Amino acid sequence: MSGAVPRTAASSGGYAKGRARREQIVAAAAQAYTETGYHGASLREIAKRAGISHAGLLYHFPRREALLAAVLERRDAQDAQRVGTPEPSPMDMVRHLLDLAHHNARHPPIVELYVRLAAEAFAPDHPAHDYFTRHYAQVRAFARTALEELGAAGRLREGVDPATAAVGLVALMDGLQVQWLTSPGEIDMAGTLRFFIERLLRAPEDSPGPPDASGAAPPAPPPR
Amino acid sequence: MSGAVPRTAASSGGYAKGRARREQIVAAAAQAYTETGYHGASLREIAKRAGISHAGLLYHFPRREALLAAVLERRDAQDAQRVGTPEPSPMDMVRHLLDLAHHNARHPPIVELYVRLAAEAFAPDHPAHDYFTRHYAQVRAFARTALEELGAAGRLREGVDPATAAVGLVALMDGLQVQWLTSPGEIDMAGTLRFFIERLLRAPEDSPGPPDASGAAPPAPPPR
DNA sequence: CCTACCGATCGGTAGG
DNA sequence: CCTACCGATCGGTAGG
Repeated sequence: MSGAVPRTAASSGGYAKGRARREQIVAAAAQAYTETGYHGASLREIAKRAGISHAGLLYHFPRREALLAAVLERRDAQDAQRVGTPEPSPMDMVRHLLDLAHHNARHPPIVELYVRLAAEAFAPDHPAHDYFTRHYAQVRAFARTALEELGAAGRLREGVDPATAAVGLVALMDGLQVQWLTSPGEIDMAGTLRFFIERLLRAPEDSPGPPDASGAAPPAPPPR
Repeated sequence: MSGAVPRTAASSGGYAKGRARREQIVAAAAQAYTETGYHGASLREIAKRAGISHAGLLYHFPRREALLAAVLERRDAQDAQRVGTPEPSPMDMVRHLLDLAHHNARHPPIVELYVRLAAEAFAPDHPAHDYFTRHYAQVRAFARTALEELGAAGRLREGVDPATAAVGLVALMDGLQVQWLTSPGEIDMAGTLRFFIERLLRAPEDSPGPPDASGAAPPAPPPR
């Protein structure tokens, strides 16, 4: 939660300026974390990118960890902006996942930040540990629910367990990102994801063709 | 004569001692990288764990990067030790993968080191970048060849492309490791992997049951 | 392999 | 928001 009384950006005096400055700093931090990780990025380096002294940065974010928290909050906010419909139909989940893969493939910095922080944050004392624990639980639950609904609609192949498949789809996405970042030219994230999704789904009963998991539709996917 | 003639470890003068010291240092470095990543681990911290001064460490490994290289070499050597048969049968690959998942689940530090370094090393200027580029290419090629042989034996389900499935299996393994490290109690790495492998395989033609992807056999898997 | 040291950089604070 | 500073720590070198 930010300010108590709502203000428009234009009318607020020093506040809008402060907000803009904070945004500059957080963007610079995200960039730096992407390149050298949370541990590798110094406050001075981040401050320089934001055009401020490192002590000035600490005026806005009193400790190093507060800055990381702000970067993660910003990430969620950006994701929330992309997640369109709050109650997507089950098949939308498939499109969401594929759309997310396409979107990520066009935005390497987002993927780089995510991969780096996720790999640092398994350590229980990492300041982003709780964030990623929650994040994974949420994403798994989202995928599982969608798969359960697909199962209820008779759209899952025989033997597909929604909970297990959900864990696997999330893992697949994460692992594809690492390989893709390491060898960008050789990995087709969306294509590989689509292939595995097709292994899980069966065509609707009244339709003879293969399951429809081909398109990337307008509404946006869940956080990754 | 001192150096030229082969000696047993017990009788050798400075050389065995040097080797033992280097091993101590490399083990300490692997531990430190696991906990704080390559960027986060200082030579002084590593040296302290090895019971030596940091200048003494630099006597054995003249630069920081040389130590990382040694850690990666050691990893490969340990893996090579576990990879038993040099020409496994195609179905062995499946067992190898599952065995690897079981093995990893019993050795978190190995997984932690791997996940951390892989996520750092996508940056082209990271000293482990070339190592992981090669590593992924090797593992993908290994999986792809095995899947192609399974396909030739009629053991793949309809529509399964070996190259795509290979990328996916590697990604699945990597992604499972991250989720498992973050939430150890909630993720069954081997079970999830087995589930997805079953989506790719079909039972042998003369056997009516499900494909056999259940056991973890003695011979060991490829590097992960 | 050590002590002793180098210049650089770190996160954070004092005091405006 | 800045300058100026703190003690700690960094990778690496000199010189034995």
